[in-house]
Amino acid sequence: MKKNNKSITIYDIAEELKVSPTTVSRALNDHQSISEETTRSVKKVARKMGYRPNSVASNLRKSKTNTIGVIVPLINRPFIASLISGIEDTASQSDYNVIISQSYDSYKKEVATAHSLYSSRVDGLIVSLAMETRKYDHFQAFLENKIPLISVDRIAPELETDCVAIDNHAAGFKATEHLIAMGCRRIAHLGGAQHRNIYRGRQQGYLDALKKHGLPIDERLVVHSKLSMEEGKESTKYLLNLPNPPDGIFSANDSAAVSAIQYAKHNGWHVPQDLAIIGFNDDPISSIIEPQLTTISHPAFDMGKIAAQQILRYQDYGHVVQSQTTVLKTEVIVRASTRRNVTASATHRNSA
Amino acid sequence: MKKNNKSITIYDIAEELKVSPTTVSRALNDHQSISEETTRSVKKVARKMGYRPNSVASNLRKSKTNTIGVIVPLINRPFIASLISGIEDTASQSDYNVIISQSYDSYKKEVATAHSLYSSRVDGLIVSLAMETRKYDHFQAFLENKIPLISVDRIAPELETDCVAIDNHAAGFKATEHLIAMGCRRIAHLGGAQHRNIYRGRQQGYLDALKKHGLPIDERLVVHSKLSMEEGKESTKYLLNLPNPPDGIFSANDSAAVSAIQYAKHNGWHVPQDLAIIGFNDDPISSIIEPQLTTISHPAFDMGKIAAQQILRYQDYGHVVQSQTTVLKTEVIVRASTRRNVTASATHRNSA
DNA sequence: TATTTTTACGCAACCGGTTGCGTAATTTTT
DNA sequence: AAAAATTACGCAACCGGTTGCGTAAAAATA
Repeated sequence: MKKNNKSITIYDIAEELKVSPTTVSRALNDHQSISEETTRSVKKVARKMGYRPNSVASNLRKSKTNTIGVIVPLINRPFIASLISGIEDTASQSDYNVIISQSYDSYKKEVATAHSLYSSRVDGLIVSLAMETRKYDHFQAFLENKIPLISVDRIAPELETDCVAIDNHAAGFKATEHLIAMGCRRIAHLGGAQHRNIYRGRQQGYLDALKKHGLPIDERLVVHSKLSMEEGKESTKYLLNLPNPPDGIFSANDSAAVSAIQYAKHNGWHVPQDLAIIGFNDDPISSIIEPQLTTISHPAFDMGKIAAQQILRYQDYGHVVQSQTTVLKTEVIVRASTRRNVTASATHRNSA
Repeated sequence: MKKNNKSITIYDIAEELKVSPTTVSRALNDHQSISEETTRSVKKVARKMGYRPNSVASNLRKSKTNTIGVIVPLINRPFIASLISGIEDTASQSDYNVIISQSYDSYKKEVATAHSLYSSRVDGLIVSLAMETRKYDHFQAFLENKIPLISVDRIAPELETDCVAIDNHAAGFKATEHLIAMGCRRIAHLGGAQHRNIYRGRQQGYLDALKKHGLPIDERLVVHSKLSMEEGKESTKYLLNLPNPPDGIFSANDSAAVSAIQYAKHNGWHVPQDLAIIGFNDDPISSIIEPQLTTISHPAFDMGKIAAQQILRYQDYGHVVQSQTTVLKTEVIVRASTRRNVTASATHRNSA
């Protein structure tokens, strides 16, 4: 009946029923050329024997794994978690599996992971680039072999793939204009590494908003870091100790913004009266901090869905050369950290 | 040179070099029986041709995937993310891959995922059970085929595996004693489903601490929910509107505890003077809420490492029948949400 | 120089499903 | 009743590496 230590195969079922492995395989897959009766009995015996398909074998033969690979910097971020949920939601509806790997924002890890996922022959790859990454050769195998590759959120022009992202420039612009509308005239920016599109875009939006409104650009008010809690605190400390400190801060993420609020409050600044602060991402912490943080919201779940749909589309129709970019909307979520009395003239709706 | 559309295989390399595929395979794996010269030239040609190993084929032949499967309720939780980091950290050191899947706390998803991971022939499985799960047959295939299976944090006695967990009873006991030490005499508990060990243990610890200190047990003060933010708020609303409301709350997680603080503050209660609150997990939000939340810390990263080490150990020596449980220490992290003046007699160190 | 050992490699089976093609048996058509 | 079509299944190759066993050539030993 059941072999010594090895798991049950279709050969075991075939032997039991005195049919060929071919028939068993077809019966289990509801192939039309197998009679209903045979199909029923095969399935019955399979269940009785505790048969579990070996998808390694199946994948090899079919050269198809029904798997989407995902590389993200870190899963422990609300934005990323929502993104993944979106991917899984779409994938599971089409019976695709999702393999999630973290690059931990390390280039080396990203390279290793990309190679590993290629070796696993995933049917598509969705990637949000690591902070460190500046070369993109590790994705070459996917491109050469026409395996659908989609960049999400953290994208790079050097990597010629379909993209799903937000308009970071517009979002940075909106955020800054919001601070201006709230009466800020000396606005600082907590930014990230400028080789990463999301931070470059946000900062450019910030600069362009200042320009548009005729506000001077002061380079001392632009601080770059990894935007961790710790660095957010240090940056804020630096800013508030300037001879001419800012009256508003636009942070490129929520962690640093929350730290800014904490540091400011702790040192006697009133938020938003003395210092208005706006973040980015709409993480849960933004509505826990006091005052609650005004921020920019991402449609993370939708980004995941769209990216996965793109992959699935290519499964059926093959990869198209022309790469397309989907740009999703962001929104200013106004909360207490920027809500303050302003002169009538400074009040105006921020445009789309 | 390179075939039409298909990816390069060892056969292509073999043909190019006029050697056998066997030699190529061995050379690529640094097999001793291949001359250094041949090895070098094989690797050189492999690189030049852009060869990428097909691990699907390799896995099939070797009946080994070098992969650890992980099933968790939801990756978007600080505790889980740390757990996974611990697993990946250990796994990657031994060249193992990690496949992460989410059950979304759904029994159905957990079953599907377990089957899928078994079909993928992972070399081991680490699972933290879904909230809904009450049957464990979906892990039978792993047990029968001696594939190492480790339960982490959310474990079940019905599932006879190695376990890595904390002593939830002791932690709940400590948490409650801490509130008592802070002068609370009417302590409520925000608990979770009692069929899940972590919530049952914490609640039992709570009850036993009350008993030990001669405090009456009032069933109206024990509220069960899924401990989401929303439910935490509802539960707190109910508690604070009781004719005889509590003066302390022990919440089985931080989300609900944070909601409790928010609701209490919003309704004119002073935390911790009127109401002391202690949470569980030491999530980042616990140090952002004001007052900062006293909570119980988990060694999540270590739990992941230990679980992965256990899996790796079995790879070399085979699965042992005797299942062992590793119990890790927890700690009370005292912050402002419980720090209040108490009478001298009530002050005492909480024991280990 | 003859014999033994070592080196370096190839043959062919194998891992466990999948699939194009062929065919005996049964059913339908004329 | 003979011919054509359909049904239900098996054969054998295949996916791409891996591995036990065998062996010719080179090196070491006698």
